[in-house]
Amino acid sequence: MEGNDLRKAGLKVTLPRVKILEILENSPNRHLSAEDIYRRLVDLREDIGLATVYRVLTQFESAGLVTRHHFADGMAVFELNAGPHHDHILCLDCGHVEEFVDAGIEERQNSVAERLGFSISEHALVIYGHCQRTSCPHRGKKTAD
Amino acid sequence: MEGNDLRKAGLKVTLPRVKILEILENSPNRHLSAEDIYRRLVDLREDIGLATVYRVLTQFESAGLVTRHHFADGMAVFELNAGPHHDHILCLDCGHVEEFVDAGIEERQNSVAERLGFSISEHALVIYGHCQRTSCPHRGKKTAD
DNA sequence: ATGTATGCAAAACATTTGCACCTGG
DNA sequence: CCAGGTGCAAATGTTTTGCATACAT
Repeated sequence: MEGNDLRKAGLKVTLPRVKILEILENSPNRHLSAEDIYRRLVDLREDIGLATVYRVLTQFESAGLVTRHHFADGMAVFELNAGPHHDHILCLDCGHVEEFVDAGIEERQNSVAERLGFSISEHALVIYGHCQRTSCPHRGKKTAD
Repeated sequence: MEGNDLRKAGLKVTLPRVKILEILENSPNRHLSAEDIYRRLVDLREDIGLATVYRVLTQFESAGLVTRHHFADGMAVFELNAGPHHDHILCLDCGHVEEFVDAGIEERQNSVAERLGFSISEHALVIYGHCQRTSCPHRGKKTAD
């Protein structure tokens, strides 16, 4: 029951919030744009406006339930906060996103920040490349241009 | 003479392109938005439209003259391609941006990509934090909220 | 001269906001 | 019941595009 997560986050349990949380939880794709979520709601015959999707996602972000990412395509994507921090690597051909953590990278970021006199608040690392999955359209090509 | 750089990049040498390149070269701030550049042009009494600024910047990007970055604020910023690759660390209080390269981070990104079966095309690493510069408004605060 | 580049205005696009109405606790 | 949440439409801010004109080669 998602109501609990919402209540714990200090948010009133309303139908739009529950539905949107469900979608985030059940989607095979962990990174969804507001439009993605809105379209799924329309499919589900839920009468929830796009503006509400944006509002709810922003509230979820403030509440720490989701993280907002800005990948290269310009549109923001939202990801449910499960587990701690991780970075992303995504395929420019098929859009597939994988998550990873590398302790060494994290560590060196701290050194860099310290050396330059910054206290780190957060960071965003996205690697763009080409994956080898069989479902990927450009699979096998050396280096797509 | 910037005309040469333009010609080498395969672009016709036109006044807007020359002016915009000059601005990118002479700005103390290496990271400029289209608006920033447009405002500078207006200040210089150059009759160049904002649309042209966008068009020229996009052409510069394709030609490899500049790199487009998407920092957290949403608006794209453009940076002249001098020197090779580097990452960015920026102050959430004053907007100050510093560049850095860390061989270890680069190296580990390659390992990560290899482990996950990706060939890297490019990557974007931005660290957000708080700087210690005297000109920074939040200077001295522990961890701004 | 000729094809490309430009200026302007309008369109496109993602996101936010105002406001009257509805809903959850 | 009442504060807060929501739907819709309109506003916003950034970037793109259509088209007639101007310019570089």
